[in-house]
Amino acid sequence: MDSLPNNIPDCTFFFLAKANQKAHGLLKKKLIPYGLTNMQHLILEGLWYQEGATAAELSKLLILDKATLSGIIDRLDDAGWIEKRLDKNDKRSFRLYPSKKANDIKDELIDVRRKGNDLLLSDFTMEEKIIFKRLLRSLFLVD
Amino acid sequence: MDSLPNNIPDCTFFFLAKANQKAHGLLKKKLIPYGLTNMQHLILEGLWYQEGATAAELSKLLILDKATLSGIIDRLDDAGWIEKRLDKNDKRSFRLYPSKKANDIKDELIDVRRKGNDLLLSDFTMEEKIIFKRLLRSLFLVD
DNA sequence: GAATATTGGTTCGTATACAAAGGAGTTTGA
DNA sequence: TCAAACTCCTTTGTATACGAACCAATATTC
Repeated sequence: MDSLPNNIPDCTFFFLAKANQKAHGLLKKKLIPYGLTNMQHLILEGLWYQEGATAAELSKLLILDKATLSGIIDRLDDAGWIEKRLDKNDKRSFRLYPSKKANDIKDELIDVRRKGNDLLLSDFTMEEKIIFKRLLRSLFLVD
Repeated sequence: MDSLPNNIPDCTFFFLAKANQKAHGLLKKKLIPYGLTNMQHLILEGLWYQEGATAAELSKLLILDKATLSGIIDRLDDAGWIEKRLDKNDKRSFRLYPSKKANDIKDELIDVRRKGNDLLLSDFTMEEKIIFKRLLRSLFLVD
């Protein structure tokens, strides 16, 4: 019947991890042609939504550890996807902006994610999609 | 209203990642007293379900990259949670067994995960729990 | 039965994750 | 206003992830 252990099949930890693993892999493939990782793409979208955000602001917005963010921002900067500009009011931080290179394919990059989302849930009915997203949201938004 | 970007709120990739992030963090805390990581715990449960499995078998069972598994198994072995025994029929591989140290608290370790699961979905109705798990399953089981 | 293909595991390189600690700048409060 | 508290970011250490290259061993095929 099931290739999974009797006690594992009802493990939401496992289900979530594997569903996420699959989703991550799907988007990852779509982003390879652009030389972007999933996280780098997420940061870019975050910056398009909130240009000039600091690392601390992005950390809160995208629920990311600032230590993790530090490295991702470095690589985005090295690859020329973003620009770091020192904050004049606060010498500790800097403001982040998508570069021209990023803005030139902004619509395309956002579309890749949108289409990826559609593909991921393509086997779900419209109702299932809505319920699924609602439950996922309520799961991590609480607290 | 919403602190998340207009295009992000409907992003299943993001929702899945964050829900998983939260679930992972929840179980992680529960496992700290045992000195086990989530993945190490998963491997142990996999071995209790299928004692004597090889790394390759575990890789398929738990949908894990063998390269990732290699390191986790090493650390489980180093910490005395499992035993590696050479396979007599196939000199390339070895069979894995939970150690006495692991078996002594087997029930407790499984219970930690079970209770963690319950806690994770405690705000869901019985129906939502069932639907949620069904949708998660169908998401990663296809292919 | 030897050449070829496949499989089991490890290692390497790169990219998250995140706790913890450190350095520099900013804010607070007595 | 000055020290304590706090915040921003980086660095360090450990643990996933996973593609890719590799070696050893097994299976396949002609």
